[in-house]
Amino acid sequence: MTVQPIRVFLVEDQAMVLGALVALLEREDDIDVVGRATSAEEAITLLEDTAVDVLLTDIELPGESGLDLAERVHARSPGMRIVMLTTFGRAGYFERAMSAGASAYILKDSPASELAAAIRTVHSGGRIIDPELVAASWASPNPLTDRERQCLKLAGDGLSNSDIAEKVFLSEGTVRNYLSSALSKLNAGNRTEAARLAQQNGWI
Amino acid sequence: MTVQPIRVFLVEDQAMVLGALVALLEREDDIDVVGRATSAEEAITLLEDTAVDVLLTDIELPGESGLDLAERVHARSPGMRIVMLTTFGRAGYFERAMSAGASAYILKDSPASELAAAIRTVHSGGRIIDPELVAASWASPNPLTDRERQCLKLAGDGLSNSDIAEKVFLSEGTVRNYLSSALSKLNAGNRTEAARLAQQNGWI
DNA sequence: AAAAAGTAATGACATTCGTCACCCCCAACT
DNA sequence: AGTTGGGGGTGACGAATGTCATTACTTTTT
Repeated sequence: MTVQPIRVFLVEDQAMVLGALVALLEREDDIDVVGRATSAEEAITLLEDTAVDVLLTDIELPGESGLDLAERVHARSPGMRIVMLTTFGRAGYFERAMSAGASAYILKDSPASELAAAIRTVHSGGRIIDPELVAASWASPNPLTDRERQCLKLAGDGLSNSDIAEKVFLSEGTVRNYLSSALSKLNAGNRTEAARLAQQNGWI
Repeated sequence: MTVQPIRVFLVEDQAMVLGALVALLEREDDIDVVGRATSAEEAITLLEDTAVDVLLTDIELPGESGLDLAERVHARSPGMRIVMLTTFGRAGYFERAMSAGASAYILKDSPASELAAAIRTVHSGGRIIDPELVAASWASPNPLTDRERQCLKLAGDGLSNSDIAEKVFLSEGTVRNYLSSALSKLNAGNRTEAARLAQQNGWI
């Protein structure tokens, strides 16, 4: 008996990487790349008249992110399986991906062979959960409050306290306080280091 | 008559992208992927006992960068052609890549088909020069001196002046001076903004 | 009803950062 | 022989940043 190939749609903003991933998946007999896009917006348009089993999308996209795309696709076509592909093992991303209806979350650091394996797994109803990421998301939940996050993000972009104060409608002293508490929570010696740490963990 | 296939060595830190690029190149009859590495250090070791025509390397690598790798390889094996592959069209990178002995400079945003084409071009002695990048590199050459670059990079990582001074064996006052002159060259109000600007232009 | 936690602010203080003037040395031009 | 420019440095000064104590109000939790 012949098996219907799995219909896969690929979203990845870097054209060369996209082409390479297609080449990778086309080596598999049971996988059929039925479409591709380089942005979330393009993907949404194309997905309207394409029958797809598995959507494979990068998280870091220009404009709307892969997480946004996953949310919309999941709402519209709950049956479609979603595999998130990303550069960073950030606990924050992982949490959002899971609540956006993704069935798998794969790092670009993983071996290439895992990609086809993940597609087969989610197509047959399974999930891929990286135990390390779950552990990380357990072990280090975002310790920052909304305001601390907001201020730290702007500080990381090079804004001064007074710039930040103006932008978020707070007094300069208050901004100083939030940053100070963020620094102590992150165990950083200055705003730049704190912003780097928070970014590495997907907290801002 | 049969043609010897072009022997290509691939360096790319993200295992999945590396695997995908291999799949892409293996579809070409006249190209043979004879080795791969995920870091400059690993590449240098493996290249010692591998006969290679073309080295294809990513720029953004953990530890030593692809630019450093290109410099060392070009010094040791001037006959080996080098193709740089990178995410950003940063003029600064392009300049450094060219002076490091690269024959081609390809963006990951380019179509996948350009990769094999570039490999064939450089193997037959040609060069690939993106006119836009040349123009950009003309318009905005790196205004920073070596020391300014060095200090600014560390400042961007969150190190304090005294930390930087210790690391580069300078006095704290000198570090302050270099950073100050870097800030004025980049027209930045503080170190964080300066580091961001420099990074966006590929200057650090 | 009380405790805990987030938001918002002020004032005081020490430290770090950024700027500037000015110094020396040395190599490369012209 | 003299200017220019990068490398390396010092001291001084004001501005920005980071710390801390303290106050006040609100929401959530127990």
